[in-house]
Amino acid sequence: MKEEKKHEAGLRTVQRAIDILYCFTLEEQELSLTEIAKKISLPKSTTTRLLATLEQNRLVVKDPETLKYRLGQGLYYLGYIAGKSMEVREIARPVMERLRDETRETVNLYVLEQDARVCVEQCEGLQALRHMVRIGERLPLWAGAGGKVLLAYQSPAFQERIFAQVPTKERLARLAAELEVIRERGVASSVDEREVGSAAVAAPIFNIRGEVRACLSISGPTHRFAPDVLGKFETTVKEGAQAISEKLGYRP
Amino acid sequence: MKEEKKHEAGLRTVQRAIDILYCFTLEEQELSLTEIAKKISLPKSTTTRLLATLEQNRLVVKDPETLKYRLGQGLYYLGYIAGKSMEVREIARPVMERLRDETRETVNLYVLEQDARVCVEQCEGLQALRHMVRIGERLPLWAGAGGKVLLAYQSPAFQERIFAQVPTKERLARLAAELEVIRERGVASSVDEREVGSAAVAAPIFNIRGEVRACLSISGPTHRFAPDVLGKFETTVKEGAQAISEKLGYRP
DNA sequence: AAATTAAATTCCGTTGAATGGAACGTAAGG
DNA sequence: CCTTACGTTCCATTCAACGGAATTTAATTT
Repeated sequence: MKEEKKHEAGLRTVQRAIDILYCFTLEEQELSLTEIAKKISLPKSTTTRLLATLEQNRLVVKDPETLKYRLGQGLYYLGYIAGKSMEVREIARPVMERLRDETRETVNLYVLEQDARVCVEQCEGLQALRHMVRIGERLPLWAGAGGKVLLAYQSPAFQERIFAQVPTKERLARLAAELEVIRERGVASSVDEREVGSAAVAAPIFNIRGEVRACLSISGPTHRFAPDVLGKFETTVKEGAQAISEKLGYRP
Repeated sequence: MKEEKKHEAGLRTVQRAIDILYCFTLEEQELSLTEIAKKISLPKSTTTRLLATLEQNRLVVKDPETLKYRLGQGLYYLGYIAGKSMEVREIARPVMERLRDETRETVNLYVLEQDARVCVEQCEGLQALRHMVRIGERLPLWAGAGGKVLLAYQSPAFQERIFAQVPTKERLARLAAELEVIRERGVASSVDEREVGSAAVAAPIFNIRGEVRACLSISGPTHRFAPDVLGKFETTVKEGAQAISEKLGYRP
């Protein structure tokens, strides 16, 4: 009658080994055998064997003096790789290539950096006439589709700081009004805005904590962004950015 | 007759799970089931089960689209803790307390930061008259026991840069000559050097790659550092620093 | 110095957890 | 359409993992 089943426990031994790893926290970085055995409610003999295996693989280290255990360099190494493969760029690249092939236009990935956005990844368009930004280039947040989406999802205080950079009163008024709409629709677009002759659409990328620190954009020459095409592109970037957000661990 | 035994293989299932984690590298951050199964030479059914367990614990993530696996956020989290508990400060603290109780003098931990040393941890001496540096304080590398040990183990190019900071020619000559001796003995000492009335001894802490990025020092008023005591303290810091180095993973 | 306590390690007979081959489902490509 | 490749599910078999008990080691008290 007892439903001891822990939701969905996997392979028992592996599960136990993982439970041990999760015993360690920032507050308790060092644990003795007995402490660990108690935490995972297992006999010390079993725990010793599990720990020995983890130690052989450098996932934990045993201090030969105190006999206490800490998480080991192996985890540090794996964590580093995990961090890398969780980076937006890594995740975004395949999606960006797909969008580029679909739209034949240039696809850019921007990340927020202080009071500007920086292009960190790019898939060049397939047509001779391309819209191009250099990787590493810094652009303002108060103009262009990419800048506007990033801005739209920041705190009011942050937005105020950026508003101070806007050159004319008219632009500022237009921008402020637009941000609301962008948040509602989840996309921004710009035609002949930052540069005459260029158009773009952009959508926000949410990280696991629901913050917007990056965005995806599709851009090209204005004449290829007629209203109907622009509408289609808007849907496309939005879907692309959503796909990336989900892969980053964001659950709406 | 076959000695299939892999050196010392631990619990089979756990070992296999760990082998999976180590399949991922910076070059290959994404792997399919078949790729993983091939790498660890196991049937796909077994591999699936292992991966499922790892996934439930967020040590890997499966991309629902491509069905490929990456290392997960759980490893990122654990790696962060592992990193923290590998930090010199964490490791050093208990050793420092022991030395303080043994010597009754103030024990400091300095780390190299650019062209100076910074005090990052301290155990105050037990006597009314103490030698005190504030945590976070930046001190030069060309004076004081701590500065000199740190300097002694850096590259010649680095040392030259520091030499330029030394105010008088005589001090420079003395310093340059001393570094050699410090490296040989593995300890530095200073009496009325950086501050009149204060004395100190210091020894290098080696990280896992054999580099010296930190040092341990014992310091107090000169009158309590008579030659015989100083000699004893030198042995004490040296042993303390060695203990820390070993816990950091340094093997001489 | 002996006695007591607590923690870590080793041993070994028992059992069910993990295994892997085969069958099944699904998607891509010729 | 058939073929190929990949991922998933099933189930009877077996040996790997288990845990209670015995042993060793270290620290603490009497």
